[in-house]
Amino acid sequence: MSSNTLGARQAQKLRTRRALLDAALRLLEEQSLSSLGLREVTRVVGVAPAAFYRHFRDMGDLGVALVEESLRSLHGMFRRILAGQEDSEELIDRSVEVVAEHVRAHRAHVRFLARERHGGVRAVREAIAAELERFGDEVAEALGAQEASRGWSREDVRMLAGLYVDHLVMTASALLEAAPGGEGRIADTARRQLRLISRGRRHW
Amino acid sequence: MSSNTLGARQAQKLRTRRALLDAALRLLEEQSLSSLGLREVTRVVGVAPAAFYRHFRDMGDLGVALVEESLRSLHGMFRRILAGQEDSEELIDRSVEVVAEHVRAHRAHVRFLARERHGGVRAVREAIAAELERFGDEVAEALGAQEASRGWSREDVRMLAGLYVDHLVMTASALLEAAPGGEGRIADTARRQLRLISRGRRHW
DNA sequence: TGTACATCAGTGAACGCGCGTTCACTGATGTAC
DNA sequence: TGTACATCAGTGAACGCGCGTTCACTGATGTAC
Repeated sequence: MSSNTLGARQAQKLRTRRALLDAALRLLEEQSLSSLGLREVTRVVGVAPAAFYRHFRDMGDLGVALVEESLRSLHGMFRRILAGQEDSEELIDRSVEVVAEHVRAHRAHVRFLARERHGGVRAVREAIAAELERFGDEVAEALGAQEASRGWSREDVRMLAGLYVDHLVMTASALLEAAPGGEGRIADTARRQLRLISRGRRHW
Repeated sequence: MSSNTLGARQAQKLRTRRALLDAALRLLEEQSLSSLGLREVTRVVGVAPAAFYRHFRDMGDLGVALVEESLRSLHGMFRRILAGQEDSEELIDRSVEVVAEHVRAHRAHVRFLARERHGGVRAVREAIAAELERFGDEVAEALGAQEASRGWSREDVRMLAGLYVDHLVMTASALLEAAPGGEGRIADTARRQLRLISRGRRHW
């Protein structure tokens, strides 16, 4: 076996692990992490309950894995937004579009984060809060480098970054709960709110 | 027994009911509604599990009662904010102060709403979302009546109201998770963010 | 005021059930020669 | 290529436990006269 080709056994193990994570994400669309059962997850996958222990120490361990992959995908969303070089107006349109795409592509991740951000598992809440703070720092750095931030204090730049991050997270969770076809109206409102914030920034 | 003096029996029944609700609120500080057990609640109160059924049909029924009283107290917070006649700057300071007081006085209610707003019980999520929308409408009405809204479309006023409501709710939940003594910094950031939004409003 | 009966909040025992976890196992995959 | 042994992902049965719910009950409170 070469070092980067998995043996049939290891490949199968990874497939089962993924199936457990996917089953959990699916079940978490309608319930929260602290009420999700081990047998419930293995039942959906179609393996014996005991098989679970070949992959995770307990449900908390599976929760940690879900937090990590959800935050990784959310981090990707923020990097995609910050990568843009456009001016303010275009940046807003693109941000909202990236958020909408992210919700479409990673619906279960977004729902998981929205739910567990204030959910019943302290360690999970703290991991999500810490990561959102890091995103805020990254956004603040990007904003600070812009011409429009000349003369702004560090704290004010960070305050503005926090406003943007909170707003994008809120938009994502509003899009989640949108009635089918209602995404357009929510995106439109989000764009106008971001534009209003931009005006406030220009006239600070 | 006069019509508004309760008999000893009815008074005792109400006291037990309140104890059940308070025990649930206390337990919900560290877990979510969907994982809260009936026996857990009665154990804290110190009554037999079967006594629960003299007050609620099941845990979902108790959940509904908690949603109602939490939203009632949050509604009070919004009315207190809107009651002010001050100009913009003072209104912002007072809003943040009212939110901070509300979190101090009704910590368990605020935590319950923050957690269950995106929690695992659909009916609860929908009740909270509907009520927040109503608050948005009330705020929009108040904003629409102000001089500063002359020339604004209905949708733009509603968009701004949504931004305020979302921001106040977010501030409340940030205050909840604040480290002891960290409330001041959070309130300060919230005030600056609201001020920035106000500038955007003035230059719309 | 006193008595006889009705009400009903809370009790305590019992139930069936699904849970998380353990264990010795099986048989396909991997490794050494 | 073929053979003998090792590994280990997944099995299936078993366990003790706490859960939600039911039921006949008790005894303090309320009502009628």
